[in-house]
Parts: sequence; structure tokens; C-alpha cells
Amino acid sequence: MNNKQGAAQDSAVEDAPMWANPRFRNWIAVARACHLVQQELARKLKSLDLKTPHLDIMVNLVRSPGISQQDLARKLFVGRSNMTMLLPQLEKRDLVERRPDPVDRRALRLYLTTQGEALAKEAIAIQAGIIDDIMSLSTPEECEMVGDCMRRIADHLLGHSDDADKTENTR
Amino acid sequence: MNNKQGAAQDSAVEDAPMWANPRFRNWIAVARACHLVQQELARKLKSLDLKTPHLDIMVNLVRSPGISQQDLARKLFVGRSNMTMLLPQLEKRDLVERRPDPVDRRALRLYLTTQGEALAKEAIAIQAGIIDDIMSLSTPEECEMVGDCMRRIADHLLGHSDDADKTENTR
DNA sequence: GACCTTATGTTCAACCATGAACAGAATAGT
DNA sequence: ACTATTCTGTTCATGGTTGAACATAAGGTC
Repeated sequence: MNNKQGAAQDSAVEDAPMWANPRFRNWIAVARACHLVQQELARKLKSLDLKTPHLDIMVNLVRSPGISQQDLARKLFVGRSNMTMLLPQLEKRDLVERRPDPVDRRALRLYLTTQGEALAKEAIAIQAGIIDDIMSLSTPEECEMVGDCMRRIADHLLGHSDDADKTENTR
Repeated sequence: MNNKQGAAQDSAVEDAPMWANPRFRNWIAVARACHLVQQELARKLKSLDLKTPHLDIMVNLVRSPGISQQDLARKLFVGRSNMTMLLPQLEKRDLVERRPDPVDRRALRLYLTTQGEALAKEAIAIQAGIIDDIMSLSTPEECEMVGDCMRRIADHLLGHSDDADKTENTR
């Protein structure tokens, strides 16, 4: 027994009030789905020996070759030191190249190698496959509406900043 | 210069094909919003000296007092060892109590202490505040539709399993 | 009972991510 | 030119998460 989730004597009589709130309930569903998709992606990327942060980097490098580590970190919403840790791993595998900027000697410009582009293509195909799978459960109209709601949220949390570029974090 | 994202010479001529795909583009927006909300929650929880995993645990303990560590881990989609690491921290702060199950001597039954319930209430208020803030950007109808789409995705990824309980991960 | 399989929780080593402190380079003001 | 400030990337100590291996307990079969 007890193999699923003990619906036995839990569900303590009085339901917690928050679950009655539609906003709460529906946002939790978003977080939950996100978490599961993330896990599914990580699982499938193992066949390419990639982690999701590596994919995030490569996707952004496809879109913005020559970007700096700093700007890349900003797009991914992670710390700069994270890039310092991750990029040498990809460089050792000849997937990414870091070239010093001739104009600004502080910055390093990032590029995918030919191999990197090829692997990125495969990885993106995997990701797109998952996304296609899960989004095919909704109509195109629903899909657009979901995207609109989420973009509103992101814009709101980013302080209504107005910039237009949007490669960003793909997780 | 270069302070936002270098829209200068990047955006390499040919746009990557995936961004033309509405499913891809819209799912990325979901992941992005999720990530930002998560960060915002972590930031605001610092005032209570809590991390988001602690909140996840306490929320589920409000809903399902007496749950086992195993079942809790399943609901949160994390490993069992994670619970072994996290719960003693909460126990030391007298927020959570772990009592051996008299029937099954392997299992530990988890309960919030009075203090734990009080703190959980505060933390949930913070979380609900953020969620209310971001979901107020959408109409109630959009909100429901988003939730529906996400529940379909979660059900799909969980192998169409049919169980009904749903406290789960709140991130 | 003896045996095998499954389940619960713990330990441990490995890996990731983070933020503070740092060094070097660019920028602004004077 | 000089100084102060800001910016880029790195280092390092810390803490979080994981999965494999383990010990103990339960359930099932003979």
C-alpha cells in the first residue's frame, strides 16, 4: 500500500485556503510543468553528454555569436562566475571558442565551432521535439495566449525594461 | 556602452529557424517566467531565512501532515537523499517533527510544529503575494486556460497517471 | 522458518551554482 | 595626466542536489 500518495488519512480535513485561489492553483501548475519538462530535457540530453546549462549556452551562441560572457550570463539569468566555470568545459570539447576582443581587452567573445554548431543543432532538435510534444496538447490559440501571459510576467518582473532582444534562457 | 545586450553586430543575419516556431517561442517564455518568479521568491524568502526547498516542504506538510519522506520526495520530484539533507535542518529549527511510524518501523512521519505552521503561514503569504502579483496581469479566463494547458503537460509527462492528489511542488 | 524481492531512510563522493573578493582594463571627471 | 569609478572575467569557499551503495525493515513464496 501507500505506493501512490497516501490519500489515506492525510488531506487533513480543512483544506488549506490557498488552493481555493485560482491564481495560486494555476501558477503552481505552471511551475510543476516547467519542472517536469526540465527534467525530461535533462534526461534526453544525456545521450549527447550535455547538461541543460550547456544547451542554454549553445542556443544563445547560435543566436548571438560574438557575445561576451557577461552578456551571456545576463541573458541566462545566472552569475558571471557560472560562465567562467561552464565555458572552459565546452572549450575543451571544441564546441565553443573564446577569442579576446581586439578593442576591449577585458572581454572575451564567444563563438560556436563547426562541431559546436553541429552538436547544437542536434541538441536543439531534442529540445524542440519535447516542446512540440507538450505544446501539441494545446491549440495554437492557447499556445499564443500562454506565451503572452508569460511574457507579461517576465516583463513585469524585469521592471518593465523595454529592450527587444530575446534569445535568452531556453529552459 | 554595451550595457544592455549587444544588439550591435550580433543577431547573425539568418535567424535561427526555431524562433519562428510558435510552440518553441511560447514555451521559452514559460520557462523564462518560471525562472524569474523562482528567483523573486528566493529573494523574498530570505527575510524568513528560508530557501525555496524549505517552503516546498512546509507547504506539502500543511496539506499532508504525517506524510513519509519518500512520498514527500516524490511529490517534489526530487531524490530521497535530498529530504534526508533538508529535513534535519528544519528539525533543528523546531519547524518540523519527524516521528517514527509505529506500524512501519522503516518510515518516518513528518509533521509541522506549531512554530512550523506559523512560519509556513508567513512564507505562503509571501509566495501567494508574488503569484497574485504576476497572475493579476492576466484575466481570470487566461489564468484558467494557462493552468489547464500546464496540467495537460504535467499529466502527459507523468505517463497519464491517473491519481488525483495534488499538493506537489509549489515552485 | 528460510529466502528473495521490494521499500525506507542514510551516507558519501561528485558535480553545479553562487556570491564575495580580486586583478586588470576601460571610462569619466577634473 | 591623474584619480576614481565602473566593467570583465577569475578564484575560492560555501552550500545545494544528485545517484550509487548501504543497512534495516516489510512483504511474498516456498
